[in-house]
Amino acid sequence: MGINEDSRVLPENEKQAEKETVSRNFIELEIDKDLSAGKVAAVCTRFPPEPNGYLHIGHAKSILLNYGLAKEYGGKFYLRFDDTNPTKEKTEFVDSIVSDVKWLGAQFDGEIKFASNYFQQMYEAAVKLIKKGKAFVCDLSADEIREYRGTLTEPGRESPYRNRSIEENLQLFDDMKNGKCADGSRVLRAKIDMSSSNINMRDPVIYRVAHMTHHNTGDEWCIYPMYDFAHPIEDAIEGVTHSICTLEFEDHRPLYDWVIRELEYPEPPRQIEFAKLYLTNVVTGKRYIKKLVEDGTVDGWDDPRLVTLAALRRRGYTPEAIAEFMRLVGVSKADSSVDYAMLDYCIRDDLKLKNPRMLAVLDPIKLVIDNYPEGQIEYLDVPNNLEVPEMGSRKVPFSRELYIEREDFMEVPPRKYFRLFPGNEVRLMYAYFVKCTGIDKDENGNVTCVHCTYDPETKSGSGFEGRKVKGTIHWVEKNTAIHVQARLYENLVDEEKGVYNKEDGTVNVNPNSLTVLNDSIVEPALAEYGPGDSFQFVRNGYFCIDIKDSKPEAMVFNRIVPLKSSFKLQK
RNA sequence: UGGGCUAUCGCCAAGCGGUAAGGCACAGGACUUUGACUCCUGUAUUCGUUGGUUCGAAUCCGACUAGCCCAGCCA
Repeated sequence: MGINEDSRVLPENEKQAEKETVSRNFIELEIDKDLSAGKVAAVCTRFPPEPNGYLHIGHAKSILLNYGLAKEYGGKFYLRFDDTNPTKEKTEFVDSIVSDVKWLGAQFDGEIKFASNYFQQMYEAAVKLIKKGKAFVCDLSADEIREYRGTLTEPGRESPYRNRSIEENLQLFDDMKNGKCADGSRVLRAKIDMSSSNINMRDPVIYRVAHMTHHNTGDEWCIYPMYDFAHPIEDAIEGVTHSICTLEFEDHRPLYDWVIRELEYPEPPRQIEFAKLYLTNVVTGKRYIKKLVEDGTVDGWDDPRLVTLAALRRRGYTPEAIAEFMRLVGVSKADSSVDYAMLDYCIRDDLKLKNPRMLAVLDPIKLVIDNYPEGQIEYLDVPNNLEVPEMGSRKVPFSRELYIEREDFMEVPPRKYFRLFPGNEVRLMYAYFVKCTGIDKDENGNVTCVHCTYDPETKSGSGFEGRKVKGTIHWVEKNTAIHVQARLYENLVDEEKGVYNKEDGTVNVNPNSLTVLNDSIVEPALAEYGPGDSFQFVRNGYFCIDIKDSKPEAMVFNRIVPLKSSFKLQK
């Protein structure tokens, strides 16, 4: 290979290599093996939620993992509802799950699948097992089954019904199916090994009776398959090659394989387990979130402090940021808890070049430029994003009376304070240098107004080089300002105490998790934006217009994430 | 205490017998009309512990320790 050729190709490769800092995970390694060994021809994955609640960030890992694998290998990815237990499932949840999956950008192939659409095939599979002598109807009660099952250290005992004839089993299973058996009176069990050290193999229940209306099949069935029996069948029917699930199912894999083997599926799917995503200081437990919603601690399942996908969306997180986060976190089998700071990094990184950078003052104090002509207003040309010139610019009004951030002024500044204080000069971003000349106070001694003078020569863009200034602060013109509400968020959970209160099992809620600012103001250009739009508020962080509560005449902004800051007040 | 799984920097995570990638966080510095961004620089003589095999081990073998999961007619 010629050197010239090499040098022509390299830059491109290097760019690729630089971007590809994340190495292949163990699942990809396994798939590579299956592919090269000829065990599978084309990869097929699936995301199989039970529609019994809302999706959260942990599910996003699974969705993006499965979708990403299918995409990477040019295979298929399905969305399948694992709805085999009508007592817990609702259409409401399938709707919310579908919209969350779509929002995440995980494009599933074909129609949405339902395990319940395969009930007939599952029933026939059960009959097949009975005919093979590998399943039997058991009349033991739930309590008795538990007793017979043994414990972690002692083997179980065989059910007295274990040796019923195939004919009797067929008849009884038929009775179960035809509604002749009461709920809980009988179950169908796989006949495996009561002395197995793996409790899942001790003649597991594979069908139970439940007279209940199913969200999809209505009253068509009164027997429902158990997860361990249904799941491998679902995978096999759909041609799933790699059935990826979380670590707690490792012990179920022998049973998964048993079902596949006994049912003699020609192209056996393979279950691979990975470690769930845990995030620091975050509540993911369904029942805990439910309680927070019910007792009003949060504003619903989409409260921006939660990490349900609905909440993250409302908070202003983007699917791209979440995908990048998952890419950085990686996939392994080690239990771990990812620092929330990594998610913060991802959303900042994603929004940095996408969002316009606007002027907004969260906690305003008046600034009067005493030597600026009264009644004059000038429109300054302000770039929408200094780093992205293509984003153009806008006109921002400027006049004698402005608002600045209360914390950008101090009457008695500490060391290394670069902002406004008596006698100090700072730059008003995109406008002029301004020097503090005095202050007004109310009867309580609180500063109500800061006075300053400006130097016309220092106008931004004029090329003024006469002198430098240490600080640059942002501002909003007083008379054209839009008054809005800003909501600032911190961790829902008290970091010091940990997520859960060990005494009573409640969540340790951070009392400062939500700060509502009702006197915030933003520049007039924001009037043209609507719910869901997001921005960087210069020096304050990334914000989005709340999709639920914001109205054109009363805008509400959520702070997605603050900007990083190395500024510390020194004594 | 039966079975399954896991242990590499504060947090994730590569590594697959040839002498510890990368990201986040953190700390310095440069730049700066965001105390942001960007850009440099620094950060594990060591891979849970302990024996052994080997010229050579995070990687192989043995013992031990710690953590997670399993006894739903939930998924």
